Amino acid sequence: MKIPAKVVNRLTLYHFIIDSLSADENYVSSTKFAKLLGVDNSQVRKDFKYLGKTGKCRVGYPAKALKKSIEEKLGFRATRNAFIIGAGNLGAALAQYRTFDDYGLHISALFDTDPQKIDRTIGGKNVFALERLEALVKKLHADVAILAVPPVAAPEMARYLAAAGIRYIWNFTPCVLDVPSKVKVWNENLIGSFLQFISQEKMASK
Amino acid sequence: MKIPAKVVNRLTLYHFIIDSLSADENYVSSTKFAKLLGVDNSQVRKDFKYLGKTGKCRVGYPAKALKKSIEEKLGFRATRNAFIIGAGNLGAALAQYRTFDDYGLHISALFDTDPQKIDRTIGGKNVFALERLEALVKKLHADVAILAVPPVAAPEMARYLAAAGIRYIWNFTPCVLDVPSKVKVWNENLIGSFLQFISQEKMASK
DNA sequence: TAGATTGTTAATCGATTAACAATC
DNA sequence: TAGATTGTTAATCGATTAACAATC
Repeated sequence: MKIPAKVVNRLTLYHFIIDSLSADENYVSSTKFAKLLGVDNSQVRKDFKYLGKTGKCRVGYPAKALKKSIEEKLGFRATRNAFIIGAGNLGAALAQYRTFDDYGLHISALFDTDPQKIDRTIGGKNVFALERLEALVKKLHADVAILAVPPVAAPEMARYLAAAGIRYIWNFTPCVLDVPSKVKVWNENLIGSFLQFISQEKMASK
Repeated sequence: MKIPAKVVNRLTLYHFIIDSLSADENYVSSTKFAKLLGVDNSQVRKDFKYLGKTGKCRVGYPAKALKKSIEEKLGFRATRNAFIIGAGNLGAALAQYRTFDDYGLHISALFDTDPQKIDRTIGGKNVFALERLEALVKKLHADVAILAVPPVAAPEMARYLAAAGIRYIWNFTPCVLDVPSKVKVWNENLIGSFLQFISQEKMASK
């Protein structure tokens, strides 16, 4: 059963919640999850149905089993290798975002065009010259690019990534990319996200 | 007429597109916008209806007027002041994300608890001791906090922010925050975003 | 037992897509 | 004119919320 994208997002939030429970909280009710997330409690129960896990009346859902089940369904095990394109402030920050590895996203390396940055390391990861991208896509089995270059460089870089065999571009630039349809783009769009946030009233997640 | 949150997000993307047009492209069709965003062209026209702007048959929408209209509707003019909480890698990167100012989000200062970081500047912005937050919320009229602290510090920090008078928390930590209902939280949830991305097939935005 | 909580169905709500007459 | 594009309504789709019997 295919899990809808929005449910995938909420499943990670449930996982965060379980992670932050104290050791003696063995069971959690759908109402507790719902309050923390600002959603209806029946939605929580529906989400858990995708996991195939059942709860106990009067008690709730077993925290540890639920956590493990989320990890299996979302495939944290099957780590994906990604490259960060642009070793500036944002690229460096994302390279050092420790939690990615816990959730199945491994940053294999960074790429830049600035000779000052090339051949250094950031957070223990190599920064390579952009020209080496295509070869390393194949060698390291990375098909995800995290795009963190200045806006002015984004359009050309997107074309370059597509030509180099990248299949997924996680786009952190304030630009809309024009790429062949075989390449999937996810616009993180921080600005749109922020305006969405302040334009509405309720607590929310994407 | 209230603009739905998802439309707000798309309006910023249209704005990005118009920004990247060459100088001689005076009119843009809904089909062009639609292709770049991976949405239906009638959706684009519907979105523009919120702006009150009309297009021309056989020609499209006037780029410059559309751009200006988006800026007015989304209130780029009415700049909001925000504080970044946590002057680590991510906080520093967001403090230097130049485009925020163009879209009405002004980062006024950063806050940290690390004496090594306090009283320095990052991207021309002061880093203050956390204790000074409450006073500066009032003085600088900032009610938005961008939370970029390590996960372990997030729950306590969220309570602290709420007590200091922060009304909006833009949460970049992999944690679900438990705050009074008067405080609005937007979970940027990078991990959920990424898993959503690779779990679905089509090009997308949040 | 009484009451809290689940599991599930039905109802509602909102967003997207399809269709097409009107326009230039 | 013919054809591309808008503006708009109707249809579809998906996500959320409400409701409630079943359970322990």
